[in-house]
Amino acid sequence: MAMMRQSKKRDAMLSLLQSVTDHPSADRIYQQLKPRYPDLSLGTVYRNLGQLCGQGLVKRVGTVNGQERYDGQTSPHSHFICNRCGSVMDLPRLSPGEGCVDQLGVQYGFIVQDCEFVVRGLCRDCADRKQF
Amino acid sequence: MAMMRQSKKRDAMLSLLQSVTDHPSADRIYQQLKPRYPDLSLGTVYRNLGQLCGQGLVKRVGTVNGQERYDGQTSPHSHFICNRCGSVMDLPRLSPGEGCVDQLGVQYGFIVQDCEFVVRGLCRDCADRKQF
DNA sequence: GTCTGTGCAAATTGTTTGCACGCAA
DNA sequence: TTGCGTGCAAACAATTTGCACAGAC
Repeated sequence: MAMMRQSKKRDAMLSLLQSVTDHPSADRIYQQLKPRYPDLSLGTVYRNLGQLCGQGLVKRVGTVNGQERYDGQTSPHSHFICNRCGSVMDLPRLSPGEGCVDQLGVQYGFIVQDCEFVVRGLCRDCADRKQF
Repeated sequence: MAMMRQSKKRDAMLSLLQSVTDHPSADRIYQQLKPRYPDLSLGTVYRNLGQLCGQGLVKRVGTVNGQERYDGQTSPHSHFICNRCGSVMDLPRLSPGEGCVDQLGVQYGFIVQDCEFVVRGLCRDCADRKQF
């Protein structure tokens, strides 16, 4: 891939993603940066997210309510996703026994590039709000 | 929710999903059943998938290349997703230490409803095909 | 000057929905 | 007879893309 030039808007997207612990969607990133960059467009947000993911600077967390969520923290950790409000929260790294995943590669002939543990349920706020 | 009546097409969808180890998308299910049910429509496939998921008879595996994938096997297990061809394969159950997830509920105030370990990389075929 | 970045709007595509009719109970 | 199930087509919504111009190197 050709070298990536510097861009104010892409830089702003990256630092936003790195400074934040919710895991914003493309549209949310757009909304947050729009005030400071009034001519920002959603297409640019998507294009830059694609590039940042390609560089490994940002990770796709998964689709929540039809929208992909992005994470600027690339060190390995797990996620909790609330089934009710859709919020995504960081969890400490959770993994099955060490070497267990590498063994899968050998056993099935896979090349393992990434793995993640995902927990779903109700976040604290939604749990409080719901009666049982 | 109101009681679900019997329906030939929904039954066929469920047994297809239960008899198959790939994890088909809505469209793939549609394609597979169309020959036997020529008047089947994609809207019906989506509606029935929604109901079957609601009943817990089918599970959403996640979005791969923009399409949700479905699994008719509901006993707990993990998945491998190929980053290249998008195929989804079953893995044995993988989980962090017992009780570890329950502990999260206490620690963060979450109600844990579900959890899954996902591995990504290249499947055997794609690994063979790719040169390094 | 060359080639990447961007705004804008149109196009694409997976999924949902409204409506009238068919069919199960 | 009641009301869920379905085909059909339109509606929706997230994302991608083509094009002409602006900006980085």
